[in-house]
Amino acid sequence: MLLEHLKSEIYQDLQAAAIQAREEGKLAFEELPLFTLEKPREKVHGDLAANIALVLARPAKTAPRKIAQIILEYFPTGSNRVARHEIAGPGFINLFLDPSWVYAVLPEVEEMDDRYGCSSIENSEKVQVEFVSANPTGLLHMGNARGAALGDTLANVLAAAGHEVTREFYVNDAGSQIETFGRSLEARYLQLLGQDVPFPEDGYPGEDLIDSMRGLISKAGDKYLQVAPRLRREILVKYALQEKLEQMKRDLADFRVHYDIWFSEQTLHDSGAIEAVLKELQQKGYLYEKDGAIWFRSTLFGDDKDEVLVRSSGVPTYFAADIAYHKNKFQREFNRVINIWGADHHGHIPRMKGAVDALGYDSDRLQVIIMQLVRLFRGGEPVRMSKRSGEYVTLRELIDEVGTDAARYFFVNRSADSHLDFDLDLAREQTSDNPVYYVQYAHARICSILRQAGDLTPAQEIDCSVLQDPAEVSLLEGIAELPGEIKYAAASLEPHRLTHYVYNLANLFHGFYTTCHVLNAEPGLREARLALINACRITLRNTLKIIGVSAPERM
RNA sequence: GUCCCAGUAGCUCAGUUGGAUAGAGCAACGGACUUCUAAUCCGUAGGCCGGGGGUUCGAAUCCCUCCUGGGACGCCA
Repeated sequence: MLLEHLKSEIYQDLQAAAIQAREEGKLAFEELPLFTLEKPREKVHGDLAANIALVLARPAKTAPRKIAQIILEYFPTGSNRVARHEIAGPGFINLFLDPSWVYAVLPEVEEMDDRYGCSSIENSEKVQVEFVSANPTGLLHMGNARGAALGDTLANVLAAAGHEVTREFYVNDAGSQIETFGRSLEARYLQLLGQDVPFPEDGYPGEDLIDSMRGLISKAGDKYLQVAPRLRREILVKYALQEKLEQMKRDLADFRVHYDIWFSEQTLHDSGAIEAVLKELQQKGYLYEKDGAIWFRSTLFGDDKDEVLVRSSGVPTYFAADIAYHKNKFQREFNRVINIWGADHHGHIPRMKGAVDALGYDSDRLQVIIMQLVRLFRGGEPVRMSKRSGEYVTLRELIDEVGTDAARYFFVNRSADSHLDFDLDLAREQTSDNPVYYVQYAHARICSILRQAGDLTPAQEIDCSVLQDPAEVSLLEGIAELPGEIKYAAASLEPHRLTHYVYNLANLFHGFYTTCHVLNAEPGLREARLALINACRITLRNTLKIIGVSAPERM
C-alpha cells in the first residue's frame, strides 16, 4: 500500500515535471504517453526506474538522455522519499528511495492483518466470474479442476483488489445432453434389473451412472419398471442430477471452491427467457430462417460463420440458452462478466461476443479466459484419458491422491494459456522438489519461532530501522510488494503471478532465516526481527489464502 | 484448408501494453548444520529465446514467412 502510494505519487510528479517542461518550452510533445515506473531487475539501478524519457524520445524528437535531464530539472527532489536520482543507460531515470520507507510497512501489515494486500480502489466494479460449469452428467475431470483452481483464485484476487465479486456455476440441466443422460440412466437401470437392453451408442459410459442407478434401486427397488419410459427417464434424471450436483458441490467444497450462485439453465427455458431473447434478436434483424432452422448472423460481428439458434426440430440450441444466460448476467448489472473456458471452446468466443453486442451491451464487458488443456503424467508417462470412454482422472481422485493444497498450487502456478503437464508423482511428493511445501514450510518455521518468542511488541513501538542486514531489507521489500502484486494480477487476470510472488517471498524468508537469528538477537534487534517475521507470516498466509492453499503452523 | 494456443537452460516453466547484462525450480557438480524446523541456505555450470526476414535508438516481446506440437472448425455442449 505504502509502496503503491509512493509509486503513484512519484509517477504523477514525473508526469507533472514533463508537462511543466513543455509549458516552459523545453520539451515539445502532444500527449504524454504512458510510461512504466518499476522496480528494476538490477539493484544498482535503484529502487524504481522510469522509462518516461525513452517513450518521449519520438514524440519530442529529442535524445532520451537529454529529455531525462530536462524532466529532472522540474522533478522535486527531497520529496516523496526520493533520496537521489540518476540518468542511466539509454535514458532511464533511476530513483533511489530514502531507505527508511520500507520500515513503515511493518506497522501497516500488523494493523491490516487479514486485510493486508487488499485494496479499496476508486473504480471498484461489480464482477462476475463464471467457471467450471461442467455438465452434471458426469464427474469433474482435470480440466474442470484447473478451471476451478484458476477461477476461484482469480475471484479471490479480484475481490482483494477491491472489486465486488460473484462466483457462479452455470448448471447445464437442460438440452440434449440431459436427454442423452436420461437414456443412459434408463439403460443402466434396466440392465441392473436384469434386462438385456443395449446401451445407447451416444450414451455416457461412466461407471458413475451405474453407481447412481444402483443407489436408486437400493432405495426404491424396481418400482419404475412399470412406469412409462418417458416419465421414467424424467424421474431417473431428476434423481441422478440432484445426486450429481450434490457430489460436485461436495468435491468442489473439498477443493475449497464455494459458489455464490448455481444458475440453472432449465430456468431460462421455463421462464421464457430464451424465447424472449430470440424475439429481441428477431426484432433487431439479426435472425433469419434457412433449412427450417433459425440462424443468428454472427458473421455481422466478425464470426466466420452464422450459427443455429433454433433447430429445424424447434428445439433451441445450447447457444440460444447461453445468449439468454448472458443477457441475464448483464441485467444483473455486472460491470464485467468473466468466463473461464477450456481451449476447446475458443471458437465460441466471437459468436458469444457478437450476441452480446447484438443485445446492445458492450462486448468488452465480457472477458473470456481460455485455458489450455491438462496432460497428466504418472511415472513419467502420460495418463491416457478419454471422456468418451469414461476413463479419466476425476477431481475427487486428484484430491485424494495429491491433496487440495498441492493441486491448487500446481494449477495456479501456470499461466492459463500454457498447456499444463501435471506431474502427479511430483505433486504428491513431500520434498523440496515440491514448491508448495517450500512455501508452507516458511510459514511453519515462522510460527515455530513465534511460539517460542512469547508476547510480541507492537511494531508501532519498535525502532525498525535496526533492520539493516541485506536479507532483512530484501524481506521487507518483498513484504511491501504484495498489494501491488495483487493489483497487477487482478488487472491482467493472471493469478499465476501470486504463486510466483509467494514462492519468492518464501525464498527471501529462508535466506533471512539462515543469515539472521531472531530469538537470541540482542534486545531491540530481537523485537524488530520478531515484528519482521510476524509481518512475513501475515503476508505468506494472506497470499496462500488467495491461492486457496492452507498455511500450516507446524509441519 | 482456416482460426486459436504454445515453442526460452538437459526437464518443467516465468519473463511479451518494446527497455539496461534473458530468470526460477528440478536435474548435475561443489560447499554450509554446537544455536529459532536442513522440507533450508550459499556457490559453480548450463542459452543462435524454433528458423529466416523486417520495423527502430533498442526485439524473447511488434509485423511477415516458414517449421514443429496441441486444440477448434456440428441443426454437440
